Amino acid sequence: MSTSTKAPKGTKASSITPQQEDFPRWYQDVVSKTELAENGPVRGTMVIRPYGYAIWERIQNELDKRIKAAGAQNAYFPLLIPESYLHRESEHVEGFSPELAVVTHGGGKKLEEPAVVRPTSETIINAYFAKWIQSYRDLPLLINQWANVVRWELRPRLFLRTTEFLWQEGHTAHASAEEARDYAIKILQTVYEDLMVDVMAVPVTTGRKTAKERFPGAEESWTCEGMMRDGKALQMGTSHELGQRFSKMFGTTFQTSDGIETHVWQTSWGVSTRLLGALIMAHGDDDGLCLPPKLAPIQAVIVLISPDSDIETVGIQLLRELKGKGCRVEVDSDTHISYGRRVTGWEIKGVPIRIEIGKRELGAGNVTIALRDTGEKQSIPVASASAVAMDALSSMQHRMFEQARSFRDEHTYPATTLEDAIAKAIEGKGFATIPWSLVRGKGEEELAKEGLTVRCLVAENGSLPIGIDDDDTLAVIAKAY
RNA sequence: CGGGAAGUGGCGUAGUUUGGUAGCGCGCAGCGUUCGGGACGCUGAGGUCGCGGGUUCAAAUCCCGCCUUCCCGACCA
Repeated sequence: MSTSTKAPKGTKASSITPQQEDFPRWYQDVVSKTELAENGPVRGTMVIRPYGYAIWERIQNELDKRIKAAGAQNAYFPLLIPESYLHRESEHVEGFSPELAVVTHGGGKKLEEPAVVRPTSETIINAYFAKWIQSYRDLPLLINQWANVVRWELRPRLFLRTTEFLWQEGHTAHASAEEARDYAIKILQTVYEDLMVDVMAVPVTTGRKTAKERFPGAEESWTCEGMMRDGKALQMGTSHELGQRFSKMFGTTFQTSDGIETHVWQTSWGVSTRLLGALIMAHGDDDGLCLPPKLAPIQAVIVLISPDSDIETVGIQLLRELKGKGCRVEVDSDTHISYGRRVTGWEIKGVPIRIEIGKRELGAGNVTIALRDTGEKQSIPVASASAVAMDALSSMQHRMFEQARSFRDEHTYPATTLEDAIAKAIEGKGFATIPWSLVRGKGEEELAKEGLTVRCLVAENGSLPIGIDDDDTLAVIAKAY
């Protein structure tokens, strides 16, 4: 019997700073003590450790399924982009210039044209879309790539803002503006929002970015914003309508069925390893990480309390049963480490369910099942343990979402004036909502003075605001990561 | 990039003011006793004191430069 993942050693839960005391410190403590990631040697870079990467792989799988269901295909474009490509779209280059890493030398010689390490791939992908697209019959062209990108960050934070990060970036070309918009929104809702709600158990506020907060080079940006447990907003995913800006600069054209040469309408969309930060901050507590069952690399751990052949036998039996039911489960047979240390280790790591097998209880045919999110423990018969555990996983997934949703709702405050919104967002530590008409114009500058931003615009009924300045449009205001 | 704090075995730290052979706790390795919430005993391994220069008979300690990390700010999809 062996375990590929062990409870972290050399850690003490008591050394996790409580959230109330210092939330940023709590975050760092959790990231390091759960062995998710650590800093790389170059400022802002990140080493993603196996446990963190396992979660990312699960996110990737879930996303990839949804992206393909939305019709896009995976491809791969180069890391290095000719510097001149970036300059073709003025807002795009303005937006990204400050954070570019530029390669000036190669093979020991100075390069004739410097190459930038991609901060995003709109430009290089358009260079190829322009070659591939001839006719309306080639459209829509729906491409996704899984890649790393580099944006030189002044103030890096593991997962939340790192100089190099992993993501997927989708790039599409369409025959009309309407089709492009529909597709950008389809991705936002059926891929991103669905992943966040259904898999990550994080409620998100889905809406439109203001002009100030838009992606450089986009005509519209759409976003999913989550609320972290300190009340701050985290932009978890964005989807952009690029209009014809890039296609005009790169000559990406097609002939309509009428034989008219037209520039394509485009979208781009992405989510990144930042989602791990969201997961940590939306669900974590003072005992460490708390993973939703659908994403947990280990959904259940069977803890053998002491070295004993009866205990081992039952452990193996439960392992087989749970595996047979599709559970990602492991046995912790490290009985040379004390019980308390192991249990605390699994709690820090956020493993949803712990099944403990001990001599005393086993005498009565029982084992203990413990739930990470509520801390609840229950003694149950061995015979029903695997069924109870499977039920518990599914109810925990829902409970975690509901818990996060009530937290968000309790920290969301309708406001009637800009001053009111500023006061409520700051004092209540959360989101303030206010009619957009009261912010529009100079309001965003006023908010910036207080460290607040308009996270997104939503329609009063919670749907997406399609019209630019509809009367029923609400601004969601908060501090953000 | 501005303002503040800090870099000493894997982690946390003492020593720096007053230069003189680098210490402690945790962790790690081995053996044994334990085993239902971070247990204990014995033995042991592990450090160019962030990097580079300078002063000195002698530098973790004093001087100069640089790098990195953390907090606040600015910046940021």
